[in-house]
Amino acid sequence: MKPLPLSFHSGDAVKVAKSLLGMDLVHVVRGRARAGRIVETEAYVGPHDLACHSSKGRTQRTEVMFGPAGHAYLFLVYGLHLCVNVVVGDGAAVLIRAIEPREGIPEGVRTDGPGRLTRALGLSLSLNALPLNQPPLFIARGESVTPPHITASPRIGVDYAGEWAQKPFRFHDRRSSFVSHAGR
DNA sequence: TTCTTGATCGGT
DNA sequence: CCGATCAAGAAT
Repeated sequence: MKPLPLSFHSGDAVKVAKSLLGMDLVHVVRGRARAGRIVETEAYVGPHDLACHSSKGRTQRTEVMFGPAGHAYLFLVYGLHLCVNVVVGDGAAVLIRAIEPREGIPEGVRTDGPGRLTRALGLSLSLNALPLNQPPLFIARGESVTPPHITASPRIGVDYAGEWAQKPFRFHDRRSSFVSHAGR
């Protein structure tokens, strides 16, 4: 399970969002890996994207989104749920919305949904801004040989973003049954 | 300093 | 449909 180089995550957010499908997200806790295959992502394309947090400008929270590609951007929504993103660069990032359990996740624990997968992997806000090319948190090429069948649709929960809410920036592997419920 | 608002989820 | 629950940003 070898981490992808940081350069894998740089470039166009839509492209990175698609290419992350099929990759493994890995969290190492006390020497044990918890991992899942990424099956659903959303692209937040930059400061001009009104659904993107960086559209509020550079703040303490969004600073990491303007940093180098391949770093983690984690934030708390609704005071309850953590979301993980891969920074693409220039204020853009890719939200990971669902994974298929691969290793170290107990049977029956749900991983379909941004808040559920972060809980299943045991992520915390302290992982914010860490590079995703080494433990404790990294992304590796998935072992699956079969490529994902990619379907695009509008992003979820961003109705406030006007016309940006309609853009087909959500991507999922339609072969997977672990895609988040909203909009399957 | 206080006020408002969520890139959600689980239970009615 | 509704309420939980809290960090960050905006307003004061």
